[in-house]
Amino acid sequence: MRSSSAPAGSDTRSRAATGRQAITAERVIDAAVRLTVEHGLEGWTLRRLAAELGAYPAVVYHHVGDRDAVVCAVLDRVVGGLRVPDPGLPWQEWFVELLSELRVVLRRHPGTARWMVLFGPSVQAATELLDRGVRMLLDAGFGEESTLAYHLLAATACQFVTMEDDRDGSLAERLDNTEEYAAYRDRSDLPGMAAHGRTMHRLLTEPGLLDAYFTHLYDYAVRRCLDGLTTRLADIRG
Amino acid sequence: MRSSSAPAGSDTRSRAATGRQAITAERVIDAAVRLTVEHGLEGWTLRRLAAELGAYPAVVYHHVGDRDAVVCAVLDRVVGGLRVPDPGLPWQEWFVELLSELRVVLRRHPGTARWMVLFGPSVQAATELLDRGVRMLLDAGFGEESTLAYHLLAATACQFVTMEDDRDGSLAERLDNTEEYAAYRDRSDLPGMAAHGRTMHRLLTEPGLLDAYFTHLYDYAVRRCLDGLTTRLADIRG
DNA sequence: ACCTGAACACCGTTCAAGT
DNA sequence: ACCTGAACACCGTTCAAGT
Repeated sequence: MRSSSAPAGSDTRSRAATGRQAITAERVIDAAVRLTVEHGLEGWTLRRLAAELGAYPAVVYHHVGDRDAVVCAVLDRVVGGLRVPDPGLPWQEWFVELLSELRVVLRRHPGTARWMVLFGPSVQAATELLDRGVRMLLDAGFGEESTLAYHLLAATACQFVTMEDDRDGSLAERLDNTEEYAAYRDRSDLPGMAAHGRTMHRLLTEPGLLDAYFTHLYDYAVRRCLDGLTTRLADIRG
Repeated sequence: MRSSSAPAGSDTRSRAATGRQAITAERVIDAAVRLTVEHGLEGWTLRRLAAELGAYPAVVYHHVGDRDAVVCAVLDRVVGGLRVPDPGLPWQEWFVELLSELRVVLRRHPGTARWMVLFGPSVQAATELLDRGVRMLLDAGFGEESTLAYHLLAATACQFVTMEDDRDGSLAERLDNTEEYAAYRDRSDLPGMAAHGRTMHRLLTEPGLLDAYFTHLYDYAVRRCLDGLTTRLADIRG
């Protein structure tokens, strides 16, 4: 019987001699993206990724590097899948379009949004997007503040997607406070908490409503952000 | 020589017989808060927490529960340290005051902001805060939208603090792209990227400027959010 | 150069046994 | 009830050895 640490289909002969595909960096990243789509970025381990390739963990190190290096490569793939909206659009519409597509792409790869907040600007594939976005704001009249405004919009979008990812993940499953919210609904001594209780109770009991709520919250956040920047632009222009 | 798995100062006799303090849930949480202030929520393990108490990991389970239970107890302590701003303030000022104090408290306990985004409303100590906040918005005229608006403000604040925590943590240290940004500064074919490169290069080379930038970004995010909600309020009323 | 196979130093969690 | 001490099933990472 084989040792349990041996990868599935392993063989003492070389990969070529046994008809197994040679492992390349690209194939490692392919598998990592596949696992991310299926289980999220925190839902697979380096050992699992290696097993997916029918190889040992050290093989991943040899071709790509440590776990962070694999994650960065996945980010690059994800961002690479984004299209740049039509530069002819007004700046607000341009961002609405970009950020609603960003949400779809990031949500399809759970866990990537969290990394994007910090590493987004360093991802090679994001260069064109960043350039176009900052340029939209420069042209709109934000001047020196353009990079700050861009950072605000991009960070807000990624952060709200991260919240959704976390909610689906293991973080949230341990907590069902439907009963708790129900108890607050009639507390006339805590009118704010009562309103919150009514809203949350409905969201948690009517099926499918919670997903719709998070979509709504995302759009609401993006819109308020753009409205706030519009107010700011009027102040800058004097 | 003692087994390396035995906690420091361990003794086969009972804790009382050896003059060691009995372990209580409160003392476990005290230690967890202390470790969080010092190393962040992700900077300590259950084994380390147990060692801090001179006990075995199973002791933490016995008095508090698993790691998530300890974390929730820490959150409760952190939120409990917040004061509610003067209800006589205009709603915008009320939130500016609340959220700037929130940032200070969360930043003093790195890693807690990430949990607050999802679990904040369930933390017992946050009930009064939530009630007062939603009530401010109800009184301002947000009506049915008050809980949504509150959620937007609280989530935005916690998320930007999370970004700062992540930047200080191990996530960001592996990436110094000062040189990369420098290279983009003169790319007249990528004017947006050039502007971004100039801003980032300055932030990364002039000492202390980066901290100031994140403080500025946080205030900018809170202000834009409030401005956006003010615009929205005019729409609701109009 | 590429891969094997095992080791190292960790985790969170569980549990029978002692007092 | 409270604590001990060890075990279980994992991690990411490293490395000498093979081909």
